[in-house]
Amino acid sequence: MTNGSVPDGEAGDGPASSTRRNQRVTISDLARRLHISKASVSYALNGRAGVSEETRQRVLNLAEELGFHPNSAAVALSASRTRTIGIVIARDPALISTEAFYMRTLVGIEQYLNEVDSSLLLRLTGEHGEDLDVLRRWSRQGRVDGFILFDEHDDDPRIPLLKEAGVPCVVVSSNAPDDSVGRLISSPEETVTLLLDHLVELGHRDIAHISGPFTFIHEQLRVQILQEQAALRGIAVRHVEGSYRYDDGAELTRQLLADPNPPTAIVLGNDLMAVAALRVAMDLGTAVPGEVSIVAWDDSPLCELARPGITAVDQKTMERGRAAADLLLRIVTGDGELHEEAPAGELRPRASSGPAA
Amino acid sequence: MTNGSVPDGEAGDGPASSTRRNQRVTISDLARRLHISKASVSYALNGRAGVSEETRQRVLNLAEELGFHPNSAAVALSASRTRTIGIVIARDPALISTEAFYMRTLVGIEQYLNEVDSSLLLRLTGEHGEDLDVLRRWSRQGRVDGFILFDEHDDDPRIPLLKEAGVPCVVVSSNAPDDSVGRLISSPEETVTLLLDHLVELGHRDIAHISGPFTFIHEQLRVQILQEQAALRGIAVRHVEGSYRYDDGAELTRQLLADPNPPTAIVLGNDLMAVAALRVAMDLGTAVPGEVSIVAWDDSPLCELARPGITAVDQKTMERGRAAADLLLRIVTGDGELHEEAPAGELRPRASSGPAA
DNA sequence: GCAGCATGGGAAAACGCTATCCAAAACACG
DNA sequence: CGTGTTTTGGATAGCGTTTTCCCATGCTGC
Repeated sequence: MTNGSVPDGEAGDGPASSTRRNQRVTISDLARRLHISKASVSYALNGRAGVSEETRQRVLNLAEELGFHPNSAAVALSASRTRTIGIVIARDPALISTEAFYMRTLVGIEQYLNEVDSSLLLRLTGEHGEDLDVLRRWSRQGRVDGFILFDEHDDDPRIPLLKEAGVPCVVVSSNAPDDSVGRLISSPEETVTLLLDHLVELGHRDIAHISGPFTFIHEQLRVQILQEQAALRGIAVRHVEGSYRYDDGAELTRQLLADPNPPTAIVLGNDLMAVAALRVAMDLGTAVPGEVSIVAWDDSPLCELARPGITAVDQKTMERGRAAADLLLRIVTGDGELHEEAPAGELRPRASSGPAA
Repeated sequence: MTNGSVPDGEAGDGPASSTRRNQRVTISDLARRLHISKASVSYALNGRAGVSEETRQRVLNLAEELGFHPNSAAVALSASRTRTIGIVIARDPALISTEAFYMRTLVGIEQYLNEVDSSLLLRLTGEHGEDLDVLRRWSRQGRVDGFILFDEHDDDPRIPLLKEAGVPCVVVSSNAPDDSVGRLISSPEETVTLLLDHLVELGHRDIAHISGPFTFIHEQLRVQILQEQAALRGIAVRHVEGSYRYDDGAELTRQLLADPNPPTAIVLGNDLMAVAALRVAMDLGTAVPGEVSIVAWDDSPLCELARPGITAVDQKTMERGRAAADLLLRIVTGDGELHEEAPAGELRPRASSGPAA
């Protein structure tokens, strides 16, 4: 585009046009060259009524030829629409890079945003409440049209904050309280059913569950629903709260297996703890899946690459990210429901689970 | 949003002020309430000369009290500075989420951006040249102040594109060609030295190197420098080109080990292929590190969690991300060199490497 | 006591776009 | 051929900042 032949000394063309830092094309340039007004150009470009079809084509052609792209700041300022959504993830950096969950979600979101010519403003913070600052700042600055929120916890302060700021958001959520914010809901029911069906079929009747931290609402729900459904089937589930960390998963597994009456299957809240459990069992000489089966709540490359491979539920992370972005954009533009069901997960049976001892 | 309690009919307050969508505070609000001009407020807020210390304090206090944050679009439009940098990563989504490399880099970048109140516009594309479109679009739209580029390849079209657009960029780079773009340079020399010192000390004299794709400049350099340095020490290095994928790493390792005269150590271009190599060796009954040592070019949780743990070079990914962002921002503000050396890597010896057979 | 000068602060012009309002032109109809 | 209605396109006022260019002050030095 604009090959080397640009005569940069087109003096006497009007004082304003020659000071431009670079050959950035503006709407005024188009208007001037076509001898029409800026307004008409704007109409033509935005597909609005008010210009003849012929004029529209002339504008579109010239815009294409000159490689015109509207200045995003000007559009944002004028239309108060940024075509940008914000994501603020507050987790320990070490964990954030270990879990592929976030990256896969981002990929899904990005795929969608790409299609609708929007983009993603990302912030990875530690966990000391900086995330609230960022949300507040970006809201006040009008930097984004909306947010996608992960890892909801009890009385999550982010939700009232954004409600008050009047900035839309979608919570990637496990339940649907009636609090008038967008929610992409993936209830644990489904995953619990997948896991229990699988384990019951293999004959397990004594299961342990090492969950993630209870501060997360989804972990509370997972525990609760797992207990309920197990009770319905007459199965015992003992629960321990973990931290998602490798060390923690290892230690808790060690304790469980040291029990005189150990469980025949362990459900782990994430992939890292599942790998830890697997290692501990093998180190202790406990056969997997011979003496204890290991299953993970959320699939990942780690589960796939472990040896034996770890049975896990593929939560369709990318699809969910995509759905969340889609929902948010529909909320921003005003049409559409606030709530939506996430796509269903799917069991990936691997070698770490087998018939009960 | 806009909960029911907003009195949307506060008529008679002046025609302009009542149409504001939300209680967003602007510079005019501050000016009005302090009975000074917008210009003075702007001066005060930006720490520029032109207002008395007393006025400045009054402005700052009120801004704090009202929770004022300047509208980012307006600032961008007026000052043509967005306080945003762009990153466009073009890799197969499956790979992108498997490799923690990018996520760790992003974390490092983010830490820095956080401190200087800037932010990150992210785009993850597939690998079909969409990345060029995004770079072009964001440049023309004035959406970012600059870019950080990864995975440079031969005659990389992104560099001339950005040069022509006049948008600064920093290439996370392996060498320093004189092409007047920003570069954070981490030459493979150092890693090669670390790896060779380690292997030579263990007595290895016949090494294989399964690299990543040759399209990447850093892979070309790795191979070249590894060959050179090995030659200096009188060591044989056979090289094969891999794809970074698990399957590929597995297959190539199988071939190497099937050789009547197999290498005593294998260097793998990334963590995934290293894990694959480890698995294949174990499956074939080849002792690791007894019969073959496995080392990886770049450390990751995968290397750490593998059993045996895989010896790798910690490339200080987070620190490098941070340094790249720092460099870019200095280039954007005009002061500072174009080139900078990345922080040095460090060997993480683990159980996968041992004395040569 | 007055010219000369910093200095604090105001008015207004950008920045590039969208959107509202109007005038002119084009067309219909009786 | 005049009136009324619809198209088409032009002016222009924002959007919320920054920045330039002034004009008042109050102060210095003589």
